[in-house]
Amino acid sequence: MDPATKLGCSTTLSLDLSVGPTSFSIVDASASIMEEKLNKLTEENRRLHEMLSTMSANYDALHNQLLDLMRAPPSKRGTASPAIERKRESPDSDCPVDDSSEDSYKRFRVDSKSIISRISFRTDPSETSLVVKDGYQWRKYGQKVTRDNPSPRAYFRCSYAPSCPVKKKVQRSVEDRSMLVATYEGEHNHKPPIQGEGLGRPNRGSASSPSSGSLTSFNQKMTVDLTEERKEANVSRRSCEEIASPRLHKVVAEQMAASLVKDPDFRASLANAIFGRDFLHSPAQN
DNA sequence: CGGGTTTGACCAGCGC
DNA sequence: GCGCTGGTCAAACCCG
Ligand SMILES: [Zn+2]
Repeated sequence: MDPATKLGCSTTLSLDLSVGPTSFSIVDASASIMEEKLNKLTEENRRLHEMLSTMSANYDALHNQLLDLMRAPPSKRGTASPAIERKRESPDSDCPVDDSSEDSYKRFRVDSKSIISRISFRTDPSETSLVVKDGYQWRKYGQKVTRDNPSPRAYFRCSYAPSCPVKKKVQRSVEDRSMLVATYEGEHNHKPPIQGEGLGRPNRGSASSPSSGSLTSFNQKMTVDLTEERKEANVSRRSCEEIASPRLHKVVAEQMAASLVKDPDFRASLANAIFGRDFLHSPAQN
């Protein structure tokens, strides 16, 4: 694939050179700009590579955790499996074998309480326990210490009024202090307030701005990806791995989105890359 | 002064 | 009924 890339690059260069003879200075400036862009893109590529490495490590850790959880017998959930908690479950369904297979599922609470997704971030042990900037604005409303985990658990709620009932709990991992486990409940019904909108010119008069639209669609797609998860605890262990793959994909996507949103340089580069050339060419025409 | 964080109090399940 | 524990409330406090 390297030759192909080189070929494409050289083709582009030759194309630019062909335009050269008409006005040399413009080509020179264009080449300089292009080189600068190339440098920026290279830097960005390196950063993305680093992010990918981090995400890969995170994925590996999650996968290990998942395998461990699947191996652990569901009956004992003492200190062996501190990370998982099935959240509230129907209180009587813990021992269905006890009284035959009676139809005592009357109090089967509607399992569509909310979508619960648990993702884990890798952050520094210093700037954690603060508002985790994942693209949304959160308001902390509580903090408790749990018994199994010495580190406290923070309770957050979406800053948007009761219109958005999304909540999340953030707690460090038991042993790895650099891991934050965030449990999201619900789904946002509004656009993420991308704070620090330092983009040079979001849009002027146009119906849709390129950068904003792109980011929005990306986030929405990411949100839609985690539809409703009502997988009960009775899931077979064999199929557990199967359903794990798409979910972990979602995890990776969310982490990538969070990382990208957190990085202001990336937004600047993205904006520059998306309509930077357009900006450069528009005034020339006018 | 408005909004967010802190932090102790309060409450609801749940096991014994 | 009682104590434990997770989840929430809200008053106090902090900060721009
Ligand atoms: Zn929200």
